[in-house]
Amino acid sequence: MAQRKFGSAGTHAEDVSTAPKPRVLVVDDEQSLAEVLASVLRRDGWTARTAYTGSDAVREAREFKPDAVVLDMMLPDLDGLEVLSRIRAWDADVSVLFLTARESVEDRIAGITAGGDDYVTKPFSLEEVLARLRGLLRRSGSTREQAAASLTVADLSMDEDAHEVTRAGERIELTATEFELLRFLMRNPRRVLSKAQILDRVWDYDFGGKAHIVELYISYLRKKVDAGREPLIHTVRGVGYIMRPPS
Amino acid sequence: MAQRKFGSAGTHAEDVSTAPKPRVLVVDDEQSLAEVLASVLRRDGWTARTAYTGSDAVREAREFKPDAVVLDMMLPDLDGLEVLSRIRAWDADVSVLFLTARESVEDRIAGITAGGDDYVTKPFSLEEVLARLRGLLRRSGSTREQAAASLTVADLSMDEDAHEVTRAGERIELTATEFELLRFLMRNPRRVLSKAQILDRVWDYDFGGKAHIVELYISYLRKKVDAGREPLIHTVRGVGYIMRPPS
DNA sequence: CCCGCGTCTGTGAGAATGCTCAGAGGCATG
DNA sequence: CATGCCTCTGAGCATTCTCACAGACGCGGG
Repeated sequence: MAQRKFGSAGTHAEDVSTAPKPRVLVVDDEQSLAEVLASVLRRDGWTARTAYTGSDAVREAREFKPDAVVLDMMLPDLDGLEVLSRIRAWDADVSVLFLTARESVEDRIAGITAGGDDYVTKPFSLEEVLARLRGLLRRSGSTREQAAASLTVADLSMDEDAHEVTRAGERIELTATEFELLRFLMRNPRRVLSKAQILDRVWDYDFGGKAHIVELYISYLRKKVDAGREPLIHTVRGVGYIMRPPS
Repeated sequence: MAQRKFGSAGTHAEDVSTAPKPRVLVVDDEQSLAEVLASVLRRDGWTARTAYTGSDAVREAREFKPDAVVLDMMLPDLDGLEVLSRIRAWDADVSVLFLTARESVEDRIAGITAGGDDYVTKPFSLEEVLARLRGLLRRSGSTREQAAASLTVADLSMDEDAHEVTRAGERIELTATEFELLRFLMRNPRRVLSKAQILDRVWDYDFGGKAHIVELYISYLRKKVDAGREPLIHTVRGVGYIMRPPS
């Protein structure tokens, strides 16, 4: 089998061999959330550290020298923007992904994305954070690997930057949720993903619903992606779903 | 019975010599269950300890420094999640396998497996717990030694991640129970397994049925795995079954 | 060579699991 | 403010799986 960009069996680091693992600092006062994020990021190929307060974050950033920072706007001691400016005083090149409450003033955020940074609103899905962070690094880093944001399984391919999916050259229109689900499947080909795993990654972390929703969206995806073609999405009864090219 | 090494026949702990045995802490208020689990885990190559309460678990974890924790969600004193967060505060990298009642799955599991942790619902089969735990360790452990999840006996091979079985390159479709039975056989090749042993490992621990069910599933497996080929599954009359490559 | 016990397998009922439809509510857009 | 798309819930249906029963088969001992 040809080597794939986004490695088989869950290895996501684009260029493990050539470049060192990118470093990310996760800052959130809700410790469990920070740890979960860090843990997921490590599994995605990052070197991750956590901080629970603004001042810790500044200190940690100075020592750890991260390539990117995931930064909660609402911190007990310092404001997120304040933390950012202090970090930037030392390292102007660091990329930042803000975490904000949905109701929070989005006008303050407005100027941020212009600077190249990005944000997601709480509650978010982990896939969302991963995707945004990868996007940030891809854009800002000296990595000019612009073409890297492309996933392929058989004749199905996804351009993450353009948010575009094609099968056999033909364009497929997907809703936001469908797109995220498909991305998660495509990033973990040839590997069974349980409904719980999918739910945890693709849906917001405080989603209260049941795993039934996964079946529903798998059904939507099949209608659009596998319609009348060789199926790529397979059910493993009692276990989960798997994306696998035809053998 | 002859003295056996830990990873007795088939336990693919190839690196027993190089790496130290992984450490696991088993936490369940049902003492007999905790001890059975620990005992089975030890035979599978782990160093295992037990705790029967949440506070004991936290204390034990701090001292024992396990690589993984098997953690009942329902404990007399502390909640499973509470125990986890206290352990994580001390060691953020520990892997956790939750044990939960089937009814409580839907509402509380969301967010749990997100960090890479996993869960099984009670009642479970011991093989299920072993497999999940090995999976956790494989993933979280030394970066990504992903290729390890493959079992082979003669021309029969099983990819545990993809939940896929092939014989001579040809795919074989198995149900969940058939798959677990075959995995148990393949992990213990060249070794007779009694029906009682198989029942204890592959079926849920509170399964009330008779050993006859094992014969039935061996029969299913033979039809799919050995059909018209050199048989790998052999009956040892009056003793049990054995998986053995043709000599 | 025959008998008895252990093993194998066909049949079918009930349960579990997964798929899809229809519709309500929400959010964004014009 | 109205419209339309998206998300999610609930229910019904179809399929598949699990397991019990019971009779057939065959091995090994006498």
